[in-house]
Amino acid sequence: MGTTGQLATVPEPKYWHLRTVLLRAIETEFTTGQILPNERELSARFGVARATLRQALDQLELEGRLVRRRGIGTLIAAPRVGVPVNRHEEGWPGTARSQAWRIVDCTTAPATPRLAKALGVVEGATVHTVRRVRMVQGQNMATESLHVPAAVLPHLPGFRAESDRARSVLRQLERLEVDGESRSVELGVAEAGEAALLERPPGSPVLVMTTQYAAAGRLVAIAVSTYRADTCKLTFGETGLVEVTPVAASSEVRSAS
Amino acid sequence: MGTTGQLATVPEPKYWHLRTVLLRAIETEFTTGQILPNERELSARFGVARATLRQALDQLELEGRLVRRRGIGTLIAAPRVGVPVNRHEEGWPGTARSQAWRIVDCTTAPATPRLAKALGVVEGATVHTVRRVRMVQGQNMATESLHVPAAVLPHLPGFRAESDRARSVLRQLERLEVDGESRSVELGVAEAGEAALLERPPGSPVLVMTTQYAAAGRLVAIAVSTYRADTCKLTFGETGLVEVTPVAASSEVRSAS
DNA sequence: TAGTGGTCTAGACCACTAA
DNA sequence: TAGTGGTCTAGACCACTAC
Repeated sequence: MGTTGQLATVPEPKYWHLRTVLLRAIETEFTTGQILPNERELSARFGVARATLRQALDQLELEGRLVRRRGIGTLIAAPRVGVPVNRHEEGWPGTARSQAWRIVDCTTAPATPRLAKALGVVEGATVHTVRRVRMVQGQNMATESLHVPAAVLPHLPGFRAESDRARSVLRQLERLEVDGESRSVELGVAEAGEAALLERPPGSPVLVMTTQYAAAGRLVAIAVSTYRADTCKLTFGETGLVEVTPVAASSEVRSAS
Repeated sequence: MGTTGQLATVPEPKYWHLRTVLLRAIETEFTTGQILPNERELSARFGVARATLRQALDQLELEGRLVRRRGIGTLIAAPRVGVPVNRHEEGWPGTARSQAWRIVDCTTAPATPRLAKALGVVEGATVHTVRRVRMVQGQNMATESLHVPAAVLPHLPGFRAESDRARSVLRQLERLEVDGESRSVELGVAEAGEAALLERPPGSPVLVMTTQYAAAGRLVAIAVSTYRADTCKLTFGETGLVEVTPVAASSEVRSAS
């Protein structure tokens, strides 16, 4: 029983074959920023319905190879941007606060049951939530909701302008000497609010990173970040050791064997 | 200028509204493993074309909330499995080799240009490639291609059975005392070979993790792992500090604010 | 105004599963 | 065999962009 069956007798779907053909064309005949022929022409050229062609384009867009702009056309996408993910890049430790993050708003409200459970506090406990947007190369790449139980920041100054309170929360958090973080990454889709901040339509694929921050062995904050999956590649440079040579796009390496 | 415009005058697409309605239903009226009404009935019930309903189901499947099985029906998916990602879990260091990985095959061939560049070796240099599959909870969750330049393993025994050579490559690599790794994660789709190993159709979304392993400040191996995005949540437990309380599914926390 | 991608329809047939 | 999701078609209209 061969594992795969390379010469499968089952014909592959048209849209998958189309994707392969288009991918080869993208890699050999086009360069970043170029515009593909429009969908109606492409579907005619390949002798398929427009919906079938779009299925192939959907795949390539999910892979970050194409960008489609309404009213404009379908463009060859630039390679994904490697976005460093660590406390330094997130403007956390005593270091100078990163310029990459822009504060959107800051709310203080009782924790919903789910949030309370995630933070390990009682239901209804007051929680500060700071929303930020991360810009990379002039583009909104990620949004983040940072949740901090009020009990963790006992010395937070009183009422201020929202942006001041947000900055205060971040500053106080740094003083706790966060000494550990635990992250998880999964696939999600952008909800309305996130989609607007990321300048993408609702339903766009995102990489959802959940980070637990600990200080003195105690969970002090949770950040939920959503990164644009079309243009982002999350990089976890734990120690910054390996800098020998940049790694090619993973899909290229994958097909290289 | 309100950031979002909650009461947008622009009507949201039917499929997006449908997704929201179905998501609420999934969370309140159904439990894991239950079967939804079939697509033809659902589309009739909501008064839309089947294609439109399927667009909504596509979204929910991408979010890992639904699993669709041909000939069976559409099922409520189990919550995503948190898959630990670190050298211990990958069976790397001197510790007992993980039982989670099963060796598929092992090839020794000259490096393609892309692979050579990624590994920092000259084009055509001999490279060992070990393919493995990671099982979690009785399911194939990931495939991995581990590339090691032959020059890194000078004392590799001669010809053997393929599986023996694979094990030998892994063992020799461990002896190098790998002291650093650098990872990146991005969204991809399963190609034919990966799809077969993951028991998913081609084009299924995957999380592609590229890991550079360093020993003595030198890049000694690159691993390209593809994890099923529908059922996996990658967890990076750097130090295993935070164990206060499990974090709820990120989408739940996200909507909790 | 012309051209683009985005949405939606109403059907058809196929591949797979289970009884 | 009946029922399911997967694929594909040929069209329609809409929202957006640029000229």
